[in-house]
Amino acid sequence: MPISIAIVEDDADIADEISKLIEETPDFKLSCCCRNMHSALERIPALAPDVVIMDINLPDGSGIQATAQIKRILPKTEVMIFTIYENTEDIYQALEAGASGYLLKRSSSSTIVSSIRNMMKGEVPMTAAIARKVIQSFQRKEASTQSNPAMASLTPRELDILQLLAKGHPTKEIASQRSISVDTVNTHLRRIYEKLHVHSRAEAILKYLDKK
Amino acid sequence: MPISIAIVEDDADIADEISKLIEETPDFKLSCCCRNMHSALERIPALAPDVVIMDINLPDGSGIQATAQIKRILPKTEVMIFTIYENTEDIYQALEAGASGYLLKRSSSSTIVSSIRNMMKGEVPMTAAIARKVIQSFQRKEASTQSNPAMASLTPRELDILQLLAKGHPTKEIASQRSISVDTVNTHLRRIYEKLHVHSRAEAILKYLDKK
DNA sequence: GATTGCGTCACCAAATCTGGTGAGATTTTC
DNA sequence: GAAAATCTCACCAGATTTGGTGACGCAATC
Repeated sequence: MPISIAIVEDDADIADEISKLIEETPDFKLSCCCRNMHSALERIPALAPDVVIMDINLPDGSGIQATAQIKRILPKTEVMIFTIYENTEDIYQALEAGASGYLLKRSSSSTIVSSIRNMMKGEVPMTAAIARKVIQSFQRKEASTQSNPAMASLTPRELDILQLLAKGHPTKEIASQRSISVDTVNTHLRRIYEKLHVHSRAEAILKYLDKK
Repeated sequence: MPISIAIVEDDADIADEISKLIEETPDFKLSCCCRNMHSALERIPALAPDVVIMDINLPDGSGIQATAQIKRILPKTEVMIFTIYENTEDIYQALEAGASGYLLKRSSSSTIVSSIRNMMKGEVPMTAAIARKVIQSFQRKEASTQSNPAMASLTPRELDILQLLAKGHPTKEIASQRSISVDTVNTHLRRIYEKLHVHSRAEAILKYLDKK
């Protein structure tokens, strides 16, 4: 069975180019070609293509919004973002919306074809440069966990324990992960509760997640 | 000022190799060379090197734990994970722990040197293959945040109890707020855990907060 | 009219958590 | 060098949570 592909792209030249590429590839099949978000959301859900090639800058909205909508209705459909700029925030949001690939428009035909095939295999095709950008932004998000006011009174170790707590680990597991005794973990927990003015694990976790 | 670099690596051959590489590079300076996690956590905080090259498989613990500890004490120190395998879960955890790079041991000398320099510039050096893997796991995490399949199976009452749970209330309080017995609340909790595939209050709360 | 799902309650055992006391070893700070 | 902070561990008692079994009434569904 051929891979059915829909295109959402407002630029007629680029849309034609991709259309031709799809028609020329033996096991690819063009499902439909939309010029804006509105018609994409109207036609694609009924067609349920395997793949959607999605432009970000559409005349009547963002391809990221469209991606989120389509993925909600068709979770199995893979969306490949296809754009000119490698804007970090866009990439991040696109992945969050459920996109499975992020290609630049200057990519070669063979890259596009192989990326679609790889995407169907469960990979997340993108250039190394884009991948690095995403990781950087991911990295920064994690790093921002650093500072917060109420948590300031906690010692490094206590914060460490609290973070494990906030992942849902039971005491026993925290102890083994940090190679310390259960008693020690409990001591830390008691002090954490005291400092955060809470009386249970759940409250401590909620307080921690709040201040993030 | 030269870039001071500490090595944490249990394999003597590899440690020597990297040591030599650092000493041969003009603006690099070897800060210290630790053979296990314990000595790393003992010596590195005092030395405050610019960069730590960290092995994951240490005889007395994980380099990821060590990374988290070091980053907590020395937030400005950049940690480069240096390992044989490109295990997705390890990579993910390493980045979460605050690592800024992930290199394979089979990398060339010039790659290692340039990666360290790039890392000092704020980049997150890693091979394209590793980057893709991380994004895939990121993608899967995000994708699961989409809709709430598990939550849908909860009855209205169960969801109600779960929401109170997620505010940090203890069982007793939930019972009195809803004018039902503690036993009933516990029954609901048991069913909630079963449906959400969790085994503790904390996990249930986290799952609930995630899917929001 | 039987089945099924839901909400309620009870009893019970084992595991876990909360909270208290005390205390040795280190490191940091003054 | 003394004092304070941190991390570690132990022991203990009571509260809470987890998980299992069983059961009753009610409503909706079939």
